[in-house]
Amino acid sequence: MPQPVRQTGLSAPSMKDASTRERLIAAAFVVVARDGLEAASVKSIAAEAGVTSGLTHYHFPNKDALLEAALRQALDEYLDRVRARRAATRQEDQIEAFFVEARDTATKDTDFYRARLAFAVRALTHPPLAAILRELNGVAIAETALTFAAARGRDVAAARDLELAATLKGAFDGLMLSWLSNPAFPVEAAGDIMEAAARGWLADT
Amino acid sequence: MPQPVRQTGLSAPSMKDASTRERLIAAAFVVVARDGLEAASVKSIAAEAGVTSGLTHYHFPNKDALLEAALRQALDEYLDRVRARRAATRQEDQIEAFFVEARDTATKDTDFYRARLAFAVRALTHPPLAAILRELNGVAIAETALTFAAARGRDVAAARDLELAATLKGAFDGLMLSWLSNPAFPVEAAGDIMEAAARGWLADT
Amino acid sequence: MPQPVRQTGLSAPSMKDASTRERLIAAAFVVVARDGLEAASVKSIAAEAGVTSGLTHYHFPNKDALLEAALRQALDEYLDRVRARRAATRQEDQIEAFFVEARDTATKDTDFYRARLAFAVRALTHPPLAAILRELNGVAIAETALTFAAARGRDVAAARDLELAATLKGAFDGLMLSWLSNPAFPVEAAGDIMEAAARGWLADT
Amino acid sequence: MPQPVRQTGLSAPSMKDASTRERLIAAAFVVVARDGLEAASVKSIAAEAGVTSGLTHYHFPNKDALLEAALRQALDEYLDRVRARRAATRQEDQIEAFFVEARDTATKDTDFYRARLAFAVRALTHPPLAAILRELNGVAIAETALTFAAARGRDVAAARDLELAATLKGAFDGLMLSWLSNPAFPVEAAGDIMEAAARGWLADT
DNA sequence: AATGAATGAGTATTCATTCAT
DNA sequence: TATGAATGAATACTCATTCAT
Repeated sequence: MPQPVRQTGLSAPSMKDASTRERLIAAAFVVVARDGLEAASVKSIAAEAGVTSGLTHYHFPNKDALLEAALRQALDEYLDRVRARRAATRQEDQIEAFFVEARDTATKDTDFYRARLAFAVRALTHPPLAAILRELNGVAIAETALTFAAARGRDVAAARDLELAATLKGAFDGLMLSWLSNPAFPVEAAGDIMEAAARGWLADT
Repeated sequence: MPQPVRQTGLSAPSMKDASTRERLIAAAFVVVARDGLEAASVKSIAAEAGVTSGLTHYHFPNKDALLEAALRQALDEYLDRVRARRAATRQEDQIEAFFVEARDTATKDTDFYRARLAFAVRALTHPPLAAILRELNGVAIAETALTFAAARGRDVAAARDLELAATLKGAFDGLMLSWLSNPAFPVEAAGDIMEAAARGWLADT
Repeated sequence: MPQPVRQTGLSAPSMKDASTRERLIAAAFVVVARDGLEAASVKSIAAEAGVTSGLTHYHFPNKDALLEAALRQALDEYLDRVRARRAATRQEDQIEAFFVEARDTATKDTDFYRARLAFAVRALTHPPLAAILRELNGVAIAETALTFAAARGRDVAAARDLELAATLKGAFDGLMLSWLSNPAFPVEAAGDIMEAAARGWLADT
Repeated sequence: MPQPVRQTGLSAPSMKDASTRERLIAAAFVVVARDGLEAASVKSIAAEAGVTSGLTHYHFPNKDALLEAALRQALDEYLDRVRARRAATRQEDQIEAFFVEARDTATKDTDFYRARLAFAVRALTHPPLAAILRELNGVAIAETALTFAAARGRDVAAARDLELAATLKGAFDGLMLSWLSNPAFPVEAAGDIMEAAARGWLADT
């Protein structure tokens, strides 16, 4: 797969046998995360996937459908991780585990945030993307809220839990944006501040 | 200024006598805030300013220079507001005033956030914009940190103050992004959570 | 057969067992008649025939060959009808029968005209199609000329008969074009005018 | 104007100073007449006009608008000729003059027919073109009908006159299609047949 | 025979930029 | 200063054709 410029992990062996459709979705995500949505042309995505651009339109009706598929898949995978973490954690450790994972994701999966931020900002002027984000973010927030409910000894989420989950998700996005823009951003302190805020809010029942 | 569709504050009388250069800068901001950076073509900005697109290149060497000027100006104006507020507030009311203004800006100046988010995300893949943002955000954070220092009875900002200022600025961006994307977002609770976090962090010295 | 939108007589039971080659030919005719030659892509024809587009190139060397086959078949079938009608009609009723059939075909087989007009116009810039049309139209005109010869009590066609046959065929095409374009076109009167013209020309020997 | 392949009369001196918009319209007509609508790409039209294809979209919102302008202009010019001829002819010579002009146009302005036929057939599946044709053909037929009314000593057109005008226009299109497709077509006889038909219809009042 | 995947050339359109006036 | 015309490269998308299975 002799690719021109700046390619990443898609030609790695593990991707070799993935279906073309899946490789296109993965390539779209990679290009958006690495170069931004404005650089995510059909041509550049196809090049990243190692196929010709015409093929993109064989697998997807149009570019938007491809990008939406990429967004959906990224959010789905994120949701799976959130669920898996919660299921694997004892009730009394939920908050602890949540923040450990948050810090972990923030530092290890920056691509996820880069792509999500790009999509989220475009969604401000692109209703179809907004609908997808609203839907999947809603599910993710509801899921996270269960974490906080568990921390308070409940197994259904109250308004208070949902508010905290939504706030943390929103705030994390902004903090990631600041940090990705500026490596000097005090991530550690930001994490501490947010964690204290969460604990305070939960204690304050 | 939540504008409906395709409208302009720029052909309003007060703008009529602004220099063309200034009108182009203002138009660029309006278009970016309203329609997003991907819709901010030279043609659409010039149309918003009520001039022909060719003229843009008389006043600015290229499109990027125009957009950078628009970003600079928006951030400068924001910084002025922050400074003015702080100067007009007694020391013991600084925190109170800060959050009042934050909530106020969030609800009344959504255009500022829409445009800033668009620029911030593009900056992730566009170094010149990133440099501008880093520079001006740095100043704004330093300024805000003085607010927190004042609240702790100091008149120079400590690391603690800067960390809080940076964190709040970052978090606010993310919360605005969530709210702008989804009107059902719990802004009130988010504001309370952040305010409590700030007070806790400052108290915890 | 004025069909609504996107429908097919091809997946009807009677067609199910036709050979694929024949179904492709019939589908090509249907698509050309219904949507025009510019919409007759290999993909749309194959879809109409209920097969995949790749298969088209197994049965035909290329798209042009398929369209030519469709044109040939439509003209052949038309010629058969003309012959059958003439054979079934007594000598003194030939003219009467000719016009009855003409009006009948015009109103009942508009698809035939829609497709033929499309092919005829394309033939103006596409020599292979022009050759097919010239050949088969020549035969049809010669056949029709025999009708007029019969009406004059001869059994070989004279120049006069051929001229009338050619003129009527040409004029009918144009009248159909006008009528298909504009339902308000005075078909009745046009039929009367042409019939009178034919009778006059034949009488005027 | 160094043009590549197959160019015709547009680079002639008389066109040199025509506005670009007019040259594009003329070029569109030329390409449609010469190569057919399917060959009338924006690129080929622009090349015929001696400009780059991007410029086409400066002068016309899209390709259809250019083609429609070309059709409108050709029909307008034709209508002007019809009117001028009628105005310049004494009442008792109207029919004579009509057929003289018809034969003349047929032999000298074949481009007009080639283009009109192409547009008319496309109009069968393209409603916007159909609307234009219906409108302008209606006017031309009404105008021609006045010729026949005059020949009958009236100065308003009766249904009879309109029917004849519509029929002749339709029939002429078809005869031209036959002749353009096949140089062996008996134009002379066809003209005689149609002329006799017209005179018969008018006499038969 | 038939499918589904893949290619590469072609299409209309947009856009930043240049330039003569 | 300002306009309108013009360019050329880029974009998303279509399509006839090929080919392995």
